[in-house]
Amino acid sequence: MKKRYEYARTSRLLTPGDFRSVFDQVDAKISCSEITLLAKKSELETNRIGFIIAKKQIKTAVARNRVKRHFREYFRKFNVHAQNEQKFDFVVLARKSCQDLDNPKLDETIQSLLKRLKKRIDKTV
RNA sequence: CGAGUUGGCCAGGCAAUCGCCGCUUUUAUUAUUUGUAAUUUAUUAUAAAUAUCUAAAAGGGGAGGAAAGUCCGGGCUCCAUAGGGUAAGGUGCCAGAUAACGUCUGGGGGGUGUGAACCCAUAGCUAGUGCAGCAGAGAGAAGACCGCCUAAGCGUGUUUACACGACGGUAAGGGUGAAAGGGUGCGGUAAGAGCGCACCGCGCAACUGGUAACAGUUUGUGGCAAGGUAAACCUCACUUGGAGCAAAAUCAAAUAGGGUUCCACUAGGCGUGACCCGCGCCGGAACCGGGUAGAUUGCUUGAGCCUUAGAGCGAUUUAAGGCCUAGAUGAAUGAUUGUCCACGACAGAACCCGGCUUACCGGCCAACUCACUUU
Repeated sequence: MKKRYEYARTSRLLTPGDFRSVFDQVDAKISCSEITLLAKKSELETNRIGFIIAKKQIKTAVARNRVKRHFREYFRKFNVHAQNEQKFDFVVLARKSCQDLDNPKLDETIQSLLKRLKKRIDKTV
């Protein structure tokens, strides 16, 4: 199982069309003061994730890169633990306060959001 | 050693594990071509070569001095373009460097600093037009508020004399102002005044030095001023076509309309009309062309970097040798742990260069200046 921690092209949302499909058919929308998470059930074999981090919200490119890279790292590990569960297309929208969090706190935030997502999905099923 | 000036360099290091994006090599897979063998004579097997995709392994590489702001200049691409003029914009001491510049270097002039050095949008207001608060009598061929001067003629005191006054003269003094139309001294005068003279300053011309800007213990000449502002219009000189890599090129599903060839063949459908004739509209296939989504190229070998030597005060340039140093595309260069110290600022490539400007924790090196101490 050497491929465990990969984060390849297939696990990203690539085209504007991919993003639009998530926005148009959201199955769950969960937000806190730092980020908003959109999720759509997917038939594919992997979770896919896309980021929308506006220049208006987070000013410098360095800060935007940091947030994006950290979430990507988190999902890389998350994919391993969620092998046999329902697959989703995710879109992460960052808010202004995102840049004030350090890396461990970003982890906590996204973790709590994913927990809430799971609860909500279970309810609807 | 302290304070400082200028120029250059660095931008946390090391190790382990996991991850991302190119590149190179190898292997596997797939396709095509060729050869050989077998037979079902167009299939199978096998070998070699080439190519692409995917997968794996190994090796090696992977943000900056500002990558930023997008303020200038250039390359590159497309569009426009006979030539000339006008408009509009830009630049503005001189010489040089450069692909080019609003950049850089050297020099002149002015200013700041004890100094090393630094700063200057530094052409023309003796072509024209305009602008200048308050104060002040007057602010641009100026001006009589106080002051100074004067009494020939005039007025008043009746008259000569004398006194006072109006007219008049005066820019030396006071006062106002950022600025009051050269300064000092002597002569001169009613008082004054470049009115005259000397010296200083200034303008013009000559001469000398310098490529030039410009300079001068030089000579002559002019009594000597219509001052400031041109990041005010303007004048003069030089200069500028437009848009940008989402440029542009190639491949190319779809869709609208088009062309050529072949097939079908006057049959059928629809409209007009009560109906017929008539008139109008409507075929199928292949190929070409077209170009949207998408993909690929453009995309990193370049006015490149390093070293040495030569030319030059220098910017820079010439020669030789060496090096290849990110190329992503919803967009890679990251995460965790350990460890060391100075405890890590500003900040992320997006076609590429040359600058400028702005942001910034600090560290190192060189040259120079000032002060102090010591010899």
